[in-house]
Amino acid sequence: MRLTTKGRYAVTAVLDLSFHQQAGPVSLADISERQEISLSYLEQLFARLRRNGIVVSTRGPGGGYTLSRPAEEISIAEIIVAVDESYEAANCSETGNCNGHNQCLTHDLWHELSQEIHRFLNGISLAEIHSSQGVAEVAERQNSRYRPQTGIVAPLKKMAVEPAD
Amino acid sequence: MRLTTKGRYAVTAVLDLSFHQQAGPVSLADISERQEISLSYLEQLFARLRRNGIVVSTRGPGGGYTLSRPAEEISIAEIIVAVDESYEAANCSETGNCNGHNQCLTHDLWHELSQEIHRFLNGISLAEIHSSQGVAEVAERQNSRYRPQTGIVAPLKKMAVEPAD
DNA sequence: TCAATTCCTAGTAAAATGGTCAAGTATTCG
DNA sequence: CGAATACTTGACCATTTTACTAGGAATTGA
Repeated sequence: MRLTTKGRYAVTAVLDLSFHQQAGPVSLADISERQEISLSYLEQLFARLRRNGIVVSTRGPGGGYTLSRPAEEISIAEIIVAVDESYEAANCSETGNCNGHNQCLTHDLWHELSQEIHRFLNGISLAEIHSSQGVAEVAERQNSRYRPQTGIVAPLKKMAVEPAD
Repeated sequence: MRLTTKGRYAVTAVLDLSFHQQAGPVSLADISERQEISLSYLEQLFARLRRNGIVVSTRGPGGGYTLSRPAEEISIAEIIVAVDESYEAANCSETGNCNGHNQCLTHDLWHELSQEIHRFLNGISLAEIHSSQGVAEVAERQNSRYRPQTGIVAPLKKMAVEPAD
């Protein structure tokens, strides 16, 4: 599992979608304007999100995208993985310099780590972020074009992790 | 916090170092050969690792690198951050498209997430990986040039995370 | 039919990644 | 001292990824 800006864009966009879909499908043009992500980039991202069953599309006028499931059932991990595609098996074990002999000290480590992070992000649903205090404030700001208060945000609640001491 | 192959390379290299330093400083040439990472790329990585106080260098014949501290006190997060450098503040809040008005829905989310992952990786020390069953096996294989068993590895112990349900 | 919208393909500039090359500087063994 | 070893620095490069542009096709509501 990689963590890059691409996944971040995707999460932003889907989160925006989850905030606005109650009034029907949300067009990418709207998301593009609100989040300042280029339309065509959104098209790329949403093509993958659609192929991965995270969103469904409605064509024609008034069309757009809708979450395929309730926000409670969509995790951050899912979104990031959908948008990244490839890579998972590409780095080791099959291709590359690690196929069959003494290589790749951290192969297993990385795999475990990757899974752990995946598990972590899988435990956070869109709905949880949606209901997070700070995000809601920002979202409202984006609706009503207010000036921001510089206040910092309440941390997400469900994200507590027991650090190994 | 980003997770890319660069950080992975760095962790691999430092882990290799931790396995071999008891006989004195380890040269990058050795690590390069064992881990099949190009010498010059290692030089880049170790320059940053040194600047960040993770390793110390010894010059002259028989020189090389050594961990600056016991492996118990070096976390995976530290290594990855050292090698990544930049980025932390670069994406939002100061530069970019998010400076002062209604932008960046996931800014706070990402920050929290990032910190959470950081906290997680910070809870895993080199020493823990060192003593992890599977990694030790692979390391031994790399020393003695055995053929690998395809067996999968015991998961790291301290990495348990309470998934938000 | 018309316009809104998704869908698809192709291309592309800029950045990041992963790595090479070359010319150093320090250190220390002999 | 001299040479070998090893780190240091900086320029450079190929490839991939990122983020975006352009253009058009398909679909559908009004």
